[in-house]
Amino acid sequence: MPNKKRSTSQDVATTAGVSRTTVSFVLNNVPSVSISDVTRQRVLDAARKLDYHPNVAGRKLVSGKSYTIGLVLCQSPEQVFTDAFLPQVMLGVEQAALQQGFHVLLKPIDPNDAGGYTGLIRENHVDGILISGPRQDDTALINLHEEGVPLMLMGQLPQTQIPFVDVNATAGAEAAVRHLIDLGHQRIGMVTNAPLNYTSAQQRRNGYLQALESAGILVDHSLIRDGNYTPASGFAAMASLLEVSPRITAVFVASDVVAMGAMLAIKRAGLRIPEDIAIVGFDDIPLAEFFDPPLTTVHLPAYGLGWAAGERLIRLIQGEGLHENSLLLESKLITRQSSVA
Amino acid sequence: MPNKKRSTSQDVATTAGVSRTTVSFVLNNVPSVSISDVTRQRVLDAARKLDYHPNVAGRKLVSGKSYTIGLVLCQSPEQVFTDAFLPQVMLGVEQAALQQGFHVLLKPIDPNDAGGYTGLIRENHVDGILISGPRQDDTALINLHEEGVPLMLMGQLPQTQIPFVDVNATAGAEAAVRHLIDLGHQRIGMVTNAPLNYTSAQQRRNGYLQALESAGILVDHSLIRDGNYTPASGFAAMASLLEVSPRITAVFVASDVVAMGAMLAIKRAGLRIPEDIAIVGFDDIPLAEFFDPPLTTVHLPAYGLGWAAGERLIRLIQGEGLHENSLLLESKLITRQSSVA
DNA sequence: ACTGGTAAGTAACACGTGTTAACAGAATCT
DNA sequence: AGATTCTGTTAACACGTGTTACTTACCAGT
Repeated sequence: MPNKKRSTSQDVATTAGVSRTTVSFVLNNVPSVSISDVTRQRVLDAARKLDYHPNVAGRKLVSGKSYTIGLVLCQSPEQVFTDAFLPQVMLGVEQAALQQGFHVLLKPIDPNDAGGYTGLIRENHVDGILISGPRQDDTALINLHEEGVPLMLMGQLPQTQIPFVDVNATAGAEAAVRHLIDLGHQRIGMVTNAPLNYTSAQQRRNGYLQALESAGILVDHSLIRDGNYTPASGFAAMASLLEVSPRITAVFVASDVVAMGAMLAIKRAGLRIPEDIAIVGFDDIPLAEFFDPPLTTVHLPAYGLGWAAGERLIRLIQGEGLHENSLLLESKLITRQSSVA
Repeated sequence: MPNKKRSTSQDVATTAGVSRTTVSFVLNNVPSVSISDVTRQRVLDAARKLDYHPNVAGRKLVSGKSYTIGLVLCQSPEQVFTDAFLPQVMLGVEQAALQQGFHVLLKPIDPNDAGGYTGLIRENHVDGILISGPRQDDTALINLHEEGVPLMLMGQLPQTQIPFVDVNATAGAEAAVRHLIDLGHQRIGMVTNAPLNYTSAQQRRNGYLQALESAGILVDHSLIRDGNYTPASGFAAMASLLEVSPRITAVFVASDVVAMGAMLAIKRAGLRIPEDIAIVGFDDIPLAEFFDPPLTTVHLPAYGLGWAAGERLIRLIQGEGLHENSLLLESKLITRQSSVA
């Protein structure tokens, strides 16, 4: 072990024969002071020779910045388990952070102990917080926002002014259902992706409702079932839907994972896809293309969502301000064989 | 905004009418000093009243500990996208960390710029590093280990002494193939989950080979194809396998996601599962139960893997030492209809 | 009454960094 | 020549915390 102890800026200073202040100026490229080229080079050489890395704790203490953002996942563990969407989002966040020299602290919290993340900001662990799947009744969140803490949501909280990035899921769902209507379907069922206290579930259901209304089709609430992120819930919901008479000819399932279970239920009932029941999903998980038959679904820019959220949060932290408070990303219908033969 | 500035331990001290030292003693429950109950209570009241949270930067600076572990993901982005396994692992890590009062810093790195994580430890950002999917040629890793940095691998690096937690994938794969042999199959193909420079791919293939040898079946290397995490690779590999004559009657696919593509290829060829081709997967992703037909596969304790790795790394950081350097978790064969009708 | 010991509390230092204000010396201007 | 600016560098402070060494005050033992 050559250097058991990590070297400090003082070590660099003595090695280079200058003061610690000069070291700091050189290494941080402070523009307001001028350093002669010869000393600058001596400092850089010494730093490289000692393998100097500034201690983040000291830097954080004096600057008040931690160059870290907290990624808070409000989803329930059961949802995290089945959400094929999440890794892509996280990767996007990470890449955006990396580009600005930020780190990402991961913090999954139990949805019913909301506010479990306030410690992160109070202890100065992070400079800002990115919330995935915010809950409506999360008062701690509103408090933080009023205190001026940099916040960014993935998903919306309509009654607040907290900046957010979201996918235009309503439009996506509407396009999905319109697609079914254009194919001639009139009795179209729906399975939600989650209970309706999640805004994402509300948005997708609203798209379904709007598409029907625009087409002048009367909404029949007995054709709507609730899913809960799992394929098992999709299986149960679909089995129940198939008992309604007269039978539906198409179904919109607001999650590919849930749709997987629904498809199995349809097959178990001895029905063909899409001839007897057409089905459209939502999310476009990587597996959707390999369902049997391949699933028509709505593609969400998962990576882009995470990237935009991370980038905007950091801009907020840097005090640069956002041109617009919110950002809606477009989704896109991907037509495959589960809706058209 | 009531208290724009965060309160410090000095604020608590003056409010309680004691010295800052006393505040520190009370709040940290230092056992070696004695504090009268009345002062102790006054400090606690003041802290609560001021909503005091100790600044982690100051604490980290003096103690040298950051109470944070780095979770480094070496997988390629393409793998992260399709890996349904990852969220469960991360959740396990997080829960283990939480229980010990640790935080988790997420750090996906590009596999070919290995060592991109050394900064985390040099800058004192984290106390230890947890590596998911270590690469064989990662010299930076070995350097860190020799420096005495607390490390824990998820997966193994056989030629080193770095402590690790892994799933006994070889045994799992062997059980999967033995299951097929027990059903009477003799010509059994295999599709790997990844290229063979990943140790996880090697382990699973070795299990396949061992099962065949134990049963006295001659290994035919023309029945082995490489996958690369994606269902598309499974589709292609399976299509190619089906052209071999005489046709195989069963296949072991070392990843459920890859198996999904393989199943589609089998169906497209007009063959039935399991009557014409029996198939066994690996991983037991949540969707596997809802494949058509439901997939026989090897269940991996993903959550447990993350939990054990996190718990053991933290124990290492605390200097408690491990009873054994490594830990192998058992996998378990789950029989469903893709192998037996 | 003196010694020794314990309980209760504090002053002072250390951790490693960023930054302000000041200081010599050289160059430029009036 | 004296006054002023600019260049290069540094001493000193601040950030918020944990911890060691030190002071009191009090009580028991001879």
